[in-house]
Amino acid sequence: MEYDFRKIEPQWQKKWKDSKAYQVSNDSVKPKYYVLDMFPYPSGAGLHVGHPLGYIASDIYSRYKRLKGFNVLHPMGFDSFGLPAEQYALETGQHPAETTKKNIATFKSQLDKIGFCYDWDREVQTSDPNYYKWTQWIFLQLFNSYFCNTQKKALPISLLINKYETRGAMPKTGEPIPGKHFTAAQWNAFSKKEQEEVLMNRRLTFSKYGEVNWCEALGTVLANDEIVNGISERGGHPVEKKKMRQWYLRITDYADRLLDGLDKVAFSDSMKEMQRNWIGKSEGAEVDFEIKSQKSPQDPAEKLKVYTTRPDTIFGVDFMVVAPEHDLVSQITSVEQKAAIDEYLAYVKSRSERERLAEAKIITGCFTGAYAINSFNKREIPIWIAEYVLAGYGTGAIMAVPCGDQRDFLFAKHFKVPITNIIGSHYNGEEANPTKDAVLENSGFLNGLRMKDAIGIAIKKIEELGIGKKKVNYRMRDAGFSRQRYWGEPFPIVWQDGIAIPLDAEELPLELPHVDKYGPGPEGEGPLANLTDWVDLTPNPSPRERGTQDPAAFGYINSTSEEWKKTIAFANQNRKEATDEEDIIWQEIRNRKIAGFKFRRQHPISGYIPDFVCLEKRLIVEIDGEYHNEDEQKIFDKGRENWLNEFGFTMIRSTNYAVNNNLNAVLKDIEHALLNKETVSEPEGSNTPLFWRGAGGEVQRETSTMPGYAGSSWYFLRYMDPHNNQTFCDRKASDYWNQVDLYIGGTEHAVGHLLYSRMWTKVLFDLGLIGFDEPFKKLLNQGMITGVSEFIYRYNPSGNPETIRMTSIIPYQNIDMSTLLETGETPAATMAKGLYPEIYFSFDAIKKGEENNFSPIHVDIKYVDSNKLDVNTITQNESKYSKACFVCKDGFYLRGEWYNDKLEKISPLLYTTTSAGEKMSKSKLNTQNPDELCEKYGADTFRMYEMFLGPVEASKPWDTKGIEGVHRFLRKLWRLFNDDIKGPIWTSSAPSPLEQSSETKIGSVARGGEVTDAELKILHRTIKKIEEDTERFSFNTAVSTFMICVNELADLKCHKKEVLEKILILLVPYAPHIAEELWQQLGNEGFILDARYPTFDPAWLVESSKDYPISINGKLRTNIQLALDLDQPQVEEIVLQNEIVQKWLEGKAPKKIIYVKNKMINVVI
RNA sequence: ACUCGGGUGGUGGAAUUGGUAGACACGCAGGACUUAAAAUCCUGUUUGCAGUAAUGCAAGUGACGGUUCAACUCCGUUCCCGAGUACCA
Repeated sequence: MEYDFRKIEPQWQKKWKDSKAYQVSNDSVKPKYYVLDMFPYPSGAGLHVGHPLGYIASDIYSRYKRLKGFNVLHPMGFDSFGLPAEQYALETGQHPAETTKKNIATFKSQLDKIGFCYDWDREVQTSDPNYYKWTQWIFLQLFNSYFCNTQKKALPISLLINKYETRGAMPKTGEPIPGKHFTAAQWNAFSKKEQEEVLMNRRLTFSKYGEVNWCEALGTVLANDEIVNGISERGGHPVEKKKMRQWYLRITDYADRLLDGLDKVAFSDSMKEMQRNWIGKSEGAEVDFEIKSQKSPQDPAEKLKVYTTRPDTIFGVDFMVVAPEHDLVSQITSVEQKAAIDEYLAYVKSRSERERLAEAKIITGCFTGAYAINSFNKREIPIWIAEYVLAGYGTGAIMAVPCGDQRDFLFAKHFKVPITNIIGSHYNGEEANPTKDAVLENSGFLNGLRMKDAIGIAIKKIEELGIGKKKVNYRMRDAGFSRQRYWGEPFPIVWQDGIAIPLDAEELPLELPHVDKYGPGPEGEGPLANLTDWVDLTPNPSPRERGTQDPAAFGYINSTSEEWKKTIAFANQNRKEATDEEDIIWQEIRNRKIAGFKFRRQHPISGYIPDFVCLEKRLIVEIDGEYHNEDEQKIFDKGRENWLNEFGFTMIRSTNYAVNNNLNAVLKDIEHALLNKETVSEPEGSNTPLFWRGAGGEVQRETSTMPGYAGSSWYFLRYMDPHNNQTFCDRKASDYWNQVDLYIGGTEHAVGHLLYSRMWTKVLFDLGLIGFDEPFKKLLNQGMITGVSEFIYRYNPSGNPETIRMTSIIPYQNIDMSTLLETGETPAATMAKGLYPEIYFSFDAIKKGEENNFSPIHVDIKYVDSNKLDVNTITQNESKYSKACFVCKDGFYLRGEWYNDKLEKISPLLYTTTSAGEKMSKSKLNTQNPDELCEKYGADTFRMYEMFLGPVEASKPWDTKGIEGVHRFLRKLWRLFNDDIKGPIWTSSAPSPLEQSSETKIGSVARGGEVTDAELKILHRTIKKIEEDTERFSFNTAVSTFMICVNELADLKCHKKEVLEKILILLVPYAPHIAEELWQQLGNEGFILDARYPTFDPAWLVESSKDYPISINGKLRTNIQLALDLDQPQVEEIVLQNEIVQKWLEGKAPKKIIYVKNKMINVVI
């Protein structure tokens, strides 16, 4: 019988599914074990071969733990909010909800084919309202909490309010600082808004202004990922910094606890180190320097506050460096330097933070013309601005000590600032020396002190002089928590008069409304800002309540008029008092629920505020109360309707009675009316008097959405209790499952996701909602599977347009380029003609030295064959390239590889060329799909092959070359059970077992007979090794152990059930399908999934002797078989008698003989 | 630039605590079986030198240096590659 995995695998997958073999209960007598994968973002490219690496590892471990008798929770879900779906929507118009749904279906079917043991009943999707309801809910818990600095934990903000109301916020010692401290009386006298501003400074999620990457041309905020070489990847437009109101997560309050918590978890040292460095706790001092007045000596001095970890070097300060964004810059810049500073500021604005730090070789800066005064020696110190100082860290200003800090040193050398040496011979004038061991010189009262000791003394002095204080600083910043995007959780927040008001828990989930356009809002806000009726919650009054009965009053009104303000004021009141019936209708027609048409609620049309209006159909729906039956009102209604008809509006009137008694009929009427009217394009612009867009109401929703990490910060809790609609996770469930015992995922999440989820866990713990404050007990980092990326090189018109010409290049495009391009013309000129929005150069058409005029852009690997881009196909298939010009050389568009003189590959562009490989990811367009391999070799082969590739933790390039070997192994295993094979193995020395034995075939499986010692030795050695390897996640060596075992058993022609059955159980975690099938063939009942893991008998592993390697002077010369119970003198005697040893001794006596029992023997001559 | 990883045959990798470098596979070469193919099996395969051969000697874990009886493993310097660097997830 053949190993027919195509038949076996689906069959067992179905049996597992039908019998719910992987369903996990929250109630079991077995000990619990929680194995978790970092859930995937369901990208449009589907599962790639990098995903399963970790998933297979966790699946192996879960199955292993199950065989060992644990109740194992091993769930899977989807991190389904995120930018790529939105980008795709922008390009294709497909709604993210739809593409996401489709992608998840693809992912699930791909995962199922690999045979994972997930309990799909526990699946979570972050974009599911039933899930993000609780993300929003947790956000509100954060919003309504603050970090108590005495108890070092989160507490409800109501406690803080209570404290302010009764005791105020006064300093323990010293004078209160206005704006920071206040008494209870002062607090109570604050306006609501002032109070809220104070509270906002303590809330764990809070709002303030922050910088974003702004692309004017696209009118939108960009992720760093969307920026290449300082310009937007999409379109190549300039990007600059812009301040916008943002939400933040106050993770800095948890910095110390996040550091301390690392001692309690089993993460790799490198992972802990990365987190520690990210948090970047440092101790130092904040020091104020007076700024020398440029007006008169009497002028009250401004102060420049710097943060330094080395206050001991304060006498070595030769200049100050202030971040270009620093508030003081404009104030202190001298008249003479203003022009230079402005120019420098413009330059900095175009630079990304990463570029500013990365390109430290390029030293830039600008003198402000101002001087600070060193209080210790009254020296005047020039103040510079430079991009290497970031506004976000410390105080955004540093004191530069060039003899002790290399960056300061280079800066001083570059700008020829004289350097003061305070460390004597430790400074050589060639480079800075950051030592703490030098004895200080030229340092006033610190002279003669070792720097280490001087730090504390300097701080003390600084504090005595009142010019600064000791300060703990963190490199970590509060995490930005809002995105100007659509596809994320909406904030459960409304703004009223600049105050953020949280929704009530009962109002959750605040569902993400449907949009048609994914472009940014008018001010660069997220797409939600365009949904004026969703955003604007300002209540509208009805005409009647407004008090006017005169239809003639409804003419055009001006947007800035008092009349308009009055309309809004009435609207405010009206919406608050919406009738129940209006609410019923609204629930039925909102979010385009009727035939996809958009209704607005009480949207002003000039001075008239209808109950509901669909602008594109000019259809108004009024739900009338009793008073519409009055004669006077009837006349008024009629007059108004006539007026509206003039503007093309139709009106449907219904009644409260109809809504309550025959809602469907009312809705049918509305639908009918909608479908029978022509669409009118909606007037644009805010000064159209008749229709009112963005009504400018006073109560507005937050239009940003939460970032990707919001949903992933707590998903591990939801798996424990996924269907609960009373709470995010029942305390009983979280107490049972407790921490994740094993968490598997990539190092790329080392500082983002892992820190955020650790913080959320701590907050939930502080608030008593869960019983543990670290989410992940053990973390295993899976290595990246790298793919080979391909690039095309886009000409950047903001580069130097004069140097590059189209000469000697044969242009290539799907249209006849030769007629359109003139040789000798610059690409800029070609673009200026408007023929092509973008020009891409073949790599060999780019001259050396001109690389900076090009940006490498990832291109899908499917369009690149060996090193040539298929220009025809890409321009046909990808709309974004349909109009692009591909400049080729000699008729081909080539990818690039440049070599230096030594023929080593060099990367002239910012990114590597193509050969090195990068993390496999959708955004890099370099993914490889597992389906084909599963189809060709089966899931078991695929699983074992991915494990066989190398250690789970190592990153490795993807390559399918070795898969044959793994597949061969499984077939060989199969043949141990099924002997109907022909071939020389059975015929050469021994007859085939079939001929040899007259026993009946049990499904042609496993005959009896005495189990030999050799077979038992193999079996027990294998059990031991597989168990050890699985325990330490060394799955690649486990696979090779299986191979060795099967090879050896095949050599012994062992077909004995007693041996093979145990091997099968060992194999379950690795190759569950074949194990299940052979288990059944052996005549066993039930799944092998729940078999008992075999134990090994050490008796079979004991050896009595060893073939010792004998080294002479550390070099291996021979081997000697020795009994293990010999002592050193006995061993020495035997060794010295050995012929080869004697040859090397050449008659001399050995100096020393080293004998390491069971290891080796080394003879030193 | 900074933080954290990594670098071993033609390839993926093994060597678990400083103790026989190259397990197990892929590939390649040769062979067996076969009309042939597939499948299967056997032999060889780090490099250089010597030898018909068995084998022996030398070199060898990115490079250079150090510690040690002994270093892929520890230390120092350096080169290269990957991940992350705060709006990709």
